[in-house]
Amino acid sequence: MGVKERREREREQLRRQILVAARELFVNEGYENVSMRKIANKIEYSPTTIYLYFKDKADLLDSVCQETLLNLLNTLERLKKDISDPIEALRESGQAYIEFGLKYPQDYKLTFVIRPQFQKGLGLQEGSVGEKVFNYLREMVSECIQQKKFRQLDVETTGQVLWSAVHGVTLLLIDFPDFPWTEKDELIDTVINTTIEGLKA
Amino acid sequence: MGVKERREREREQLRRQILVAARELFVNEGYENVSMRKIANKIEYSPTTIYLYFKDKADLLDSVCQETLLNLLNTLERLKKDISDPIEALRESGQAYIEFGLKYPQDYKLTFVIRPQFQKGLGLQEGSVGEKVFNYLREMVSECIQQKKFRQLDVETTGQVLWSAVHGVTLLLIDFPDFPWTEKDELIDTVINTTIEGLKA
DNA sequence: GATATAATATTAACACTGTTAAGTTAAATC
DNA sequence: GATTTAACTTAACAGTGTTAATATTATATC
Repeated sequence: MGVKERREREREQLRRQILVAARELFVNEGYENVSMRKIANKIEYSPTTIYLYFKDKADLLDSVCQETLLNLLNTLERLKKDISDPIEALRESGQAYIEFGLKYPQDYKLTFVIRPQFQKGLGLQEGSVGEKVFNYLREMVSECIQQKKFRQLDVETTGQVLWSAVHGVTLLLIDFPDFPWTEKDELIDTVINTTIEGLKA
Repeated sequence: MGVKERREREREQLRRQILVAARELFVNEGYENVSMRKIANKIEYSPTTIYLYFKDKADLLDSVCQETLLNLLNTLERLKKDISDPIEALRESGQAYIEFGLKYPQDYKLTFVIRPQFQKGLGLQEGSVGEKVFNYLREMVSECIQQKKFRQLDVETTGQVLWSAVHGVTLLLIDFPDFPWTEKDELIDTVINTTIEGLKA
């Protein structure tokens, strides 16, 4: 009676196929410039088939972004954090976060800038991947504060300050590639160091 | 022989009318959801008239953003900066920058996030308003470094670190209004203080 | 094996979109 | 008053997201 299972599997396969095609097009041509028909052409199905798997274009974007968040989470969790030096761990995580954003700039923008415009309902609600990413940050920050490496600020506030810094520099580097930035790696280093130093004082 | 002048004036008037209508619609409904026809309806002209004043929709967006940058510049320059305490001046400018972004969130996003997607050519080239805004920041930072209030870092790098911080927190607050942020003003204060402290150390 | 049933995919259509080319109107110059 | 010039509009093109109705398939039942 493996028929239902096989069907389920095939369904999932096509769903993935759509997602892969959509991501590739979104990333290469920009969300606005990608039509449902283009995606459909790429996977050799009729446009309306997509609607059997995703509610609408925004839902498709949402799913692509969920995957991106999962990739980000995996990238961060792959770092072996050394609890004995939580500040160093935080520094490396910050680096990895920014690197991720610059490695997949379009994915990053889709997730953290474009999607919020379409999906007002955020994507950081309980149990979501987005929340897990932020929890990851929370834990590291918490360790820094507990070990008195940081000023005795609220964990939430401290985390949000760090997020602001890395998010800011990531987006600026993505959005204004022609700006006369300081050498990229130096700028990233300085942003992270400055913020960490500021949180110690 | 004031005919030419009057015509010129009328032309400029309609141009402004278009800009005002476009900004209002962009801000209230989002760039993507505003059609040329909607703008045309608002000013009671045919859609194609707009093309006599602006090259295309992206150009219209560009002009709206130029105005926004001018508003930002004026807001910043209205602050009477006290050179004798450059750090305090910097702090106030940072506050004003973020406040501006939160007061006109859609304008801010249009200028610093949406436009770069359409106008690859930046908007910070020589003599531009965008450059003037950044020069404003440069001057204040330069003063802080010269008076040895800041670590002896490159002026450019220091400025870019500050911009990253304020840009980051502004966008996060705009894009994720449902996130459990620390009380807004406290967060803003902490971001600015942390960055400034980090630049001292 | 024929038939009913469900799942899946497609066609055709609607009301939009940005933009261009051609046509119209009104004003200023001669 | 005729002609040039500027301003504006109409009509059209190729494309958009999305829905409803239709067709096609593959499975389950008899």
